[in-house]
Amino acid sequence: MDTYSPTEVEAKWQSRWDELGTNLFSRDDLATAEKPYFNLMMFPYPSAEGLHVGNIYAYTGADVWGRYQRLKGHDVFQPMGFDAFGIHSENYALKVGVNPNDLIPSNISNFTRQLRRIGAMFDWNHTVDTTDPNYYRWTQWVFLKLFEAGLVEKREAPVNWCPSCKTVVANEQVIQGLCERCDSAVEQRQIEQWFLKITNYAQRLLDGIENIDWSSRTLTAQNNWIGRSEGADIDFPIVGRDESIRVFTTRPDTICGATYMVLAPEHPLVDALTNDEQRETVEAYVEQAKRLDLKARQYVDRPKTGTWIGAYCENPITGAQMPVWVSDYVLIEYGTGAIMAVPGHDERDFEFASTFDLPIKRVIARDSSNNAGLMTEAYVGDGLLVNSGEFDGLSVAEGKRAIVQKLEANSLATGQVRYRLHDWCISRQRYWGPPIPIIYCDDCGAVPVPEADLPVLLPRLEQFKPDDSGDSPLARDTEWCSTACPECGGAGTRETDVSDTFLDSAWYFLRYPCTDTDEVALDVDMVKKWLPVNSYIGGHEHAVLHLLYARFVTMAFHDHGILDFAEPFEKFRAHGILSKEGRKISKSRGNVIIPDDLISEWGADTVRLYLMFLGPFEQGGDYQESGIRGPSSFLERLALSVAEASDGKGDEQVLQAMHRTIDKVSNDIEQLKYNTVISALMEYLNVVREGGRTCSKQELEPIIVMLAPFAPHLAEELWERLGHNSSIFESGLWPEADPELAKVETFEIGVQVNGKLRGSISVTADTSEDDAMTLARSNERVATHLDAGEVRKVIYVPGRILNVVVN
RNA sequence: GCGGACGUGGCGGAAUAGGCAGACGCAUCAGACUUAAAAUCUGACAAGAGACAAUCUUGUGUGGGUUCGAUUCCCACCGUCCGCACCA
Repeated sequence: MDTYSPTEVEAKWQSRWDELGTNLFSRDDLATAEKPYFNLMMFPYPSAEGLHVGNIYAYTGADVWGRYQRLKGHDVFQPMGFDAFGIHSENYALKVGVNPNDLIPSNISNFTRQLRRIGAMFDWNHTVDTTDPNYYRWTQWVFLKLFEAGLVEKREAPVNWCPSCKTVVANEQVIQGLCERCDSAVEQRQIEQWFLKITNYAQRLLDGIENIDWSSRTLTAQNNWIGRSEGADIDFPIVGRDESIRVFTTRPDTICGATYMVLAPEHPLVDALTNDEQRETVEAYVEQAKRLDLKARQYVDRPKTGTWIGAYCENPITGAQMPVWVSDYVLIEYGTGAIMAVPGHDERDFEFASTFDLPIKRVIARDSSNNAGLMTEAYVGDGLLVNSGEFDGLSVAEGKRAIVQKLEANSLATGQVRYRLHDWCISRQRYWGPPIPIIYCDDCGAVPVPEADLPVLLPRLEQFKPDDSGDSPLARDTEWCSTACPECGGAGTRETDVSDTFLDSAWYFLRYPCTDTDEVALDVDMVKKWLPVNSYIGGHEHAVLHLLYARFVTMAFHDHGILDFAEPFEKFRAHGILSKEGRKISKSRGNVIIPDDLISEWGADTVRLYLMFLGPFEQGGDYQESGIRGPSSFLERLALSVAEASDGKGDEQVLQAMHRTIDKVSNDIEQLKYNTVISALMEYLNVVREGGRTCSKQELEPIIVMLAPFAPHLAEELWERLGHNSSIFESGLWPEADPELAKVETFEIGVQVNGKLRGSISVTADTSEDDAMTLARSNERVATHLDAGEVRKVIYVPGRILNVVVN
């Protein structure tokens, strides 16, 4: 058919957009835009395989949003970049034996080609590539600013260590406790690493959730991840020593039910408190706990293990003596690394006590009927305090207050809020990342690299594989390592760890509007004009890490006077996941969809339209090979209609349907319900073409504008064929529904008798109940059912339903 | 285990301040056009009963409840998917 050839139309408009700079901003454009709208989407890791169909799904949905905003008259800035550093790229480079320095550029050019092909309106003048020294120079600058703000700290932390490869291995390289490469058991080791103190911002990050418009499941995930708990720190005096064990608990009300204490294996007091008889057992246990890799340690289903260390504590309320145990179910990184165990009211403690025959005591009763007898499981519900001496009869909430108050009076407790959130470890003992800009000097210690000396270039290493030295590969380049101390000018050595990829992506959105300058990281005026981001669309898998880190960096920069806003993304929406014929798409299943082939066969517009038609964008959809015919023939029919359209005025009935369609589409697109937007457009085209009628241009123009976000090339083409000579995206053409025309005058409503549909009548908005009943009676079928008994009640909801109760 | 989302024809999915279940599309079948095929157009398409007509009955995971009326609200259960995983 010569009315529509996707290949020609798409090539024509893509090159015209390039020629006219339709989607590009000059520095001046950025500075003078009147209605700035920053439409952001998560930048990809440029893999060697090329764009995944899931990427295309996400970017199309985000592009639809951007193009829609543009049709509403905004100046939409929609940049794209590449998150090319990181262990992903490095592992792949190792696998194929190519240096990542050589691999990344060709991957990026392939991605760029594919991204252009889907016809998204990216501003290719403002891209970022995290591996470009002109970018990571500023990533290092971000680190220095956080350092200045006192948010960087070096301390010991555990890493997974493979004793056979003699190297640090990342969590994702540990498969069921074994090293991915050599299958030997991985253990943990303590090494010095750099941390960003995100926990300083735990409460602020939590509070900020109130003021941002994000997908609720994303906010829930952040809320849970930050994990605020209110409770108390309580000191338990150690018997026979002038020292105590401090625990954190959210249930001080259950203190009288505490029957033993537990220390984490790494707790400093373990060694000090262990007596001679127990020493051998305890040391063996601690050693064994240490050998577990970081992942296996977190396995909940493992049976509880542990051993008594030969010491006792005194319960500060009851004065009872309680044995002190060591067990790996207590984690050193949370709270104080020690707990008071209340087996009667904590499931984990109950399991442990049952295993080791420790006493289980009830101190909370739901009511008087269950305060006696043997406990068969931990009771974690609400109730009243029992077996708690002077506190008996108090509710859980009252008990918490009363007990903490009493202990506070004796300086044995303080109210305490704790978070599960951990500080962000950014050290990676790897090659493919930005070197952390620190120089070690024997006299001055760890000194940050002066801003003027940035970037600290990542040297090209031919041997970038982690080796058995235990150090990062950069340590092998001794020439690179040795430098002068910036403070005293003496001999210095560079930090050889690189930073986490998440640091690259924690600030990239700030850089996009600033890429016209290499002088500074952030161009103050541009940042002021374009940020915070108006809309961010991306995968839900980044709900906690990336999205939290970006918020943290933004808040820290706000407090440090660099930014004048504290939240980076006003609005965030998580898109859904695409499946294929009901199954997850994955390489291992062998059901991947090759985007290039699909576009060659159907054209980018059809592919875009189909992907958006599959289901609600925020929920994802199921891709089925045959389904693409529908959207494809829809576009063809539309092109055909334009070719045949007359100049005359539109039919009144059709125009009414058109305004109802405009109304529905405008509502649904705001909610990202692209699937129903498309079905509404299809439905309208069916009305326009009904019975093979000839349509008019007036009936078609708005539908082409509304289709433009989904099928931009064809929309441009048809717009031109209808006699317009500027781009459809240039002048805020989004149609507005005329409420008078969109209004439905007469409509069919159902008539029910005893809740069962028996017919329908045609009414207007102001038809009275009596008139409706008369109309209903004139329907033979309804009348039969009405005559079966006596009318007891009539429910008439104008415009909705008429229901008659008869018996 | 905890948290979140969800369960509707052969399939993807519509419809929830409670009001005609199955929009739109795929697949399938029949017809028109065609020498033929493709494309296009027209029509049928939840299940069962029925003179295969009118019509009736059943039907939104299962079982209860509220209501004139429930896919939508409430309770219990079953199942699927996704997070987090011993956070005291």
